[in-house]
Amino acid sequence: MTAISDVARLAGVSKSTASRALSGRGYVSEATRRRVVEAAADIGYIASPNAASLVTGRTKNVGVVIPFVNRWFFGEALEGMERTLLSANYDLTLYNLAIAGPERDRVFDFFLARKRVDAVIAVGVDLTDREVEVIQGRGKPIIALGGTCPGAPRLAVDDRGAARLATEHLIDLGHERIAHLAGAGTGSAARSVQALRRAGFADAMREADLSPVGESDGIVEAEMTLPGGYVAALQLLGHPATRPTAIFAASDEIAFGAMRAAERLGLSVPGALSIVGFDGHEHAELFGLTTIEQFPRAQGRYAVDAVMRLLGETTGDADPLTPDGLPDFDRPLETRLIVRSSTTAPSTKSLVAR
Amino acid sequence: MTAISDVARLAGVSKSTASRALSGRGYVSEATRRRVVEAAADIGYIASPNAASLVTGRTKNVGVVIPFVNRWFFGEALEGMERTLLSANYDLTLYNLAIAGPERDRVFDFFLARKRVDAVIAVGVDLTDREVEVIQGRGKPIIALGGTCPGAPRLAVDDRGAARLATEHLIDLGHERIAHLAGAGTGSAARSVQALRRAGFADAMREADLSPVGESDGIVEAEMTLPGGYVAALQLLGHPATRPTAIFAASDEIAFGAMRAAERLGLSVPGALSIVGFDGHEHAELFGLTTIEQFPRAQGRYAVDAVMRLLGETTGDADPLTPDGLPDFDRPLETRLIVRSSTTAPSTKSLVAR
DNA sequence: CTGAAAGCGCTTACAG
DNA sequence: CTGAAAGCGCTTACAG
Repeated sequence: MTAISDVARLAGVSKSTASRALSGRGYVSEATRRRVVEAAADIGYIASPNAASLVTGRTKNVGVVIPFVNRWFFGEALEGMERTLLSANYDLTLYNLAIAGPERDRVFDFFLARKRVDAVIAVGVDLTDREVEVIQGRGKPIIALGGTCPGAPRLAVDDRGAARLATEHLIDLGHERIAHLAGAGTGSAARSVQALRRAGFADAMREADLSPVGESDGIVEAEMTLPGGYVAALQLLGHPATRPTAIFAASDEIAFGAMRAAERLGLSVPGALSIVGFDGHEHAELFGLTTIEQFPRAQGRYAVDAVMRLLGETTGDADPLTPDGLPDFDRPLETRLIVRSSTTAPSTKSLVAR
Repeated sequence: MTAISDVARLAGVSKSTASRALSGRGYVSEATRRRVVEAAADIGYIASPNAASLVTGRTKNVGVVIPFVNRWFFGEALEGMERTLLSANYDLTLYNLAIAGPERDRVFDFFLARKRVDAVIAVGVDLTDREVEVIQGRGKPIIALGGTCPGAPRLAVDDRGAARLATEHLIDLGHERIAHLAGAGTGSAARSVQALRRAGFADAMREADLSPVGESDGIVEAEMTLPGGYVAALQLLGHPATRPTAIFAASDEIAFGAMRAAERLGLSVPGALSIVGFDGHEHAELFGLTTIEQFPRAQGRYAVDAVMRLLGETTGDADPLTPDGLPDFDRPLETRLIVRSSTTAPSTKSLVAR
């Protein structure tokens, strides 16, 4: 392993000068700089990040805490973060977090507590006060992308408002028998993504003087996956008598499952059942799913930009900044309603049926 | 930040002793050990991995190189690796690799070349000789999970044999008009996953004296995604005259796209068209897809076990080991054919049509 | 603009 | 069984 002393010797300078030349910090004459850089290239020198970290206290590594990798939103966000970090010469260390339990504690108390990451980004996880504290207490910034993060900056779409909009779309089409396939665990954290979307649904219904319709009082919780949506929709649509004419699903994956359930039950979409999802999944277009589009890949990029700023790195500029150069954490991330063929006005038949 | 010297002082011992007590290496009396451990707990001491790495040369960090995160196989494998690494007290640093280009080179020449990881696992990527050399030249083990990895250990299913089996299943049902939706890029690396599956398809067809049937000579390349499969299947199934009665798709995601295309074209599955996939995707059961099941999550676990052994770590024991304690890299990973409702004998009508 | 020296926080021979 | 010392490979004041 070649060390910086080898470079220095070859270039005929001291280690200090070699270090300055290579890092670009401190004064070095252009001539020596060039000589050092050349020497380094000659022997294939690459600085040891450990040694540098030890003295600078910076690791150029960001920890990402994420509950799933294999769900669309999370995978996209992760890829967005990874690419952005890489181009900023940062590493991404992945912590695939279980919902709770000793494994989760170990991530915070051991892995993240060590001096191995400069900051952490938590994606779609509801952090406890303690978890936030243990990171911040060690002087590291933590930011949340979706999920909740008491006392720390949070980047998120307006889940409640967007869910309300999705529901209003259904109401606007003339539906009055509307159900919600909620994300499982809406009760756990009040500001969790699932809970906010459910609240947005409730907002719209209340405003329109409507009550949810369907089995289980028109609200069934589903695991946020296609099979989860399938199972829940089967339950929701079981009884013909209580069947809704429209569903707002808390995620596109749930919505796809609901579409599959409708097919299984012989209910045409949108003829007999309108479905609106949430996410803008890459399959949504192909399946004609009306949805609230969000942009997790861009969100990942944006979260990294924010963290870079918190770390005092001057990267390329992200979009919306407050005067202090930080992103505006209060401004919700972009979403938009995309209407496709899975939603339409309720059929006369179903209107009569009611 | 508390350092080991604080622990030592509090416990009334030297740094050396504190280090030995905490790491478990070297002799320490039980009494002092306990005192040190307690002192460490008292002040919340956590060792700096950087400092330790610097002297031991070990980082307890594994680099994972992976082209996608958001495709089922890759996501599963990644989660499997992450969990296993975590329980061995290792970190996982993620390199989401582009297919080629300067970004890719930078991962190998800079990120992976530094002393930041002890080993690398490449998932589903076709590595060049140079890429393998740059890692191994720095004394780090590299292993491939799927993909190709010249001169390095490789863990993989028998893609060719399994693809052959899938095709034989179709032939066995009586199909004679069979097409293949191949993974894009079958030409690039001869031992790539897509190329091997395509070769297995060809093996079975040749043996049965059959030629592929369908547009583009019965073999259409598809991006390994649902939309990719959809587009390719539309092309393949376009002309009624040349339409196959069965398709072997190089992945389940392609197969799902083909099912969707069949639906669009009014072809019932399996009535008018049998489809067999490859992967054992978590949605396969719900959609009744016949497939070659593989177990990427277990594969990820297994790859980590192998790396741990190469690094001389003694972990819990993985399955099949050669006498030297290393996994048997020549033995293919497990697969099995799962027959579901997407495949059946060709209908009389289609037999007649021919 | 450059170099000598100290030090980041550990671990590891080496004496004792 | 324990401690003093050296050193891993860098960077950073500090002199010059």
